[in-house]
Amino acid sequence: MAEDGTPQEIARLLGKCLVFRALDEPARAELATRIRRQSYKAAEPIFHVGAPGHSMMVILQGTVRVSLPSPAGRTIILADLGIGDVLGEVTLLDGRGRSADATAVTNCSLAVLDRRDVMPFLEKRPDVCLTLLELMCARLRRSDERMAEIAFFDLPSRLAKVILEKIKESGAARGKPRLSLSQSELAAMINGTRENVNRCLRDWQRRGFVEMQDRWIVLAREDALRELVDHP
Amino acid sequence: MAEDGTPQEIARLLGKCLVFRALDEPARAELATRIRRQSYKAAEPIFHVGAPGHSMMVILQGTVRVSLPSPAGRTIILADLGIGDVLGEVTLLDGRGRSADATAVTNCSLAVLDRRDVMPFLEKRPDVCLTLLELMCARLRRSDERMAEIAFFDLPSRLAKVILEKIKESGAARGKPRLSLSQSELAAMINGTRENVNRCLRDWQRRGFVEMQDRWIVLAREDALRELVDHP
DNA sequence: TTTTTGGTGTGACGCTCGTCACACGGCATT
DNA sequence: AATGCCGTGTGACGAGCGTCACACCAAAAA
Repeated sequence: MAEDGTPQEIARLLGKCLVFRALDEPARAELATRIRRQSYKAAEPIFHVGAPGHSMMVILQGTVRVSLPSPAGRTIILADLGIGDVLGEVTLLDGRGRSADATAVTNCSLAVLDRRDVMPFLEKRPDVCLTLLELMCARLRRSDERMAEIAFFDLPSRLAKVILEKIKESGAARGKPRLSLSQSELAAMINGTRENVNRCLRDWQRRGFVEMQDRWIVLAREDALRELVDHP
Repeated sequence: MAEDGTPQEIARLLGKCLVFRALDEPARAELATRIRRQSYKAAEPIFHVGAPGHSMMVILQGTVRVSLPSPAGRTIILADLGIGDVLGEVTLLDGRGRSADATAVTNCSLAVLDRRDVMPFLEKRPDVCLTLLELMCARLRRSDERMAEIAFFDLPSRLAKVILEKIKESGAARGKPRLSLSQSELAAMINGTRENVNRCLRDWQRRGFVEMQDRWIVLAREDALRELVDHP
């Protein structure tokens, strides 16, 4: 963890953030003076579930993984967030403990906003409140959707879904669609075990749905995976 | 479904609602003129998941069940809402389809607020926005929590938890703590089957944790159920 | 080089839980 | 009285998936 960054630089970067993009120049500048910038090394924890916190962050550089640990020592990966994404907003808004773990996947640079600075700002800016409300809606829909997946679908369907999603969001279609995630990571995203993810993938390989080479999963028959997602 | 209610009456009832309680008298009166009141009979659907919608509701009278159907025909009960509770706020705020089903459990009376009336109001009232943001935070935390339960805990733990919750929220402690919900309803709340809920309850009965008489579940050893919740 | 570490690939085993089938009792409808 | 319709109670069976145990390989560390 480290601090750096000038207000001017931060104001510019806030423009990349969905939540603050709508602000006019002076408002961004005002906010920027209240911001401190923090850096995290890859694999460094940013906060832990339950921890008290009074701040939210905007990702200026890098990738942050949001996850939830189980009492039994397993972990669900809730989301991987990138540049311009916001995290920690729930705790900032309701003042209760962190609702999940956040960890730096790569080296990261975050803009940190404190509750005592943001709340007065929000009270003057209903437009920003509405943007935040939209963000919260999106979060809630995603959360409900994930719950429905875990509750209603079997492991292969969930795996197919997450693979299609991750390929879509990561790769513009230069070359064949492919994905590089460890089987353990995939397992943690779909609430399954590494072993079963492996068995499922090899099964698909035998059936020609995917190819696996050099730790890349290459999508050979997107239609087959989509079929698995829609149809039980 | 039916309509009735005068603005004065509605303004008074809005005072019972967490979200609008903070408003001053004139603001509530203004809002009340924009509200229409609708009634639903027991078991009548209020809206269905995916349906377009531009309104949110405040429950003035009765109980509303929010649930999510699976493609395979099963159903998860997400929440039972009572007087003063708000529903449909996600769709009002982001303008997308309903994120769940809502059904009247008892005869209900709802105050319906339309997007085109509420949004201008919110733009002038950041304090109401902030209250809504708090509501959304609570919703999001609940949603994440439910997901964690389904993902991390086995059926008996989930059942114990929901029984303890429902007893707590329904019954002030006059007499022994008890609960009257059908086993099918319990099953739908914890994403399990009616059969396994039955087996679990009878097992607890044999062990003296609960008694079951005349379709009431009587809690005999709260400590034992708490143990099940905390410890896998 | 040897060791360690982390990802991968597989088999065996067993538990949980969903599914199906069927029985019983109460209550409302006819 | 006869007929549904719930809600409840149970047994048998099997699929899905978690767990454990182990082998293989490559890259990093020693």
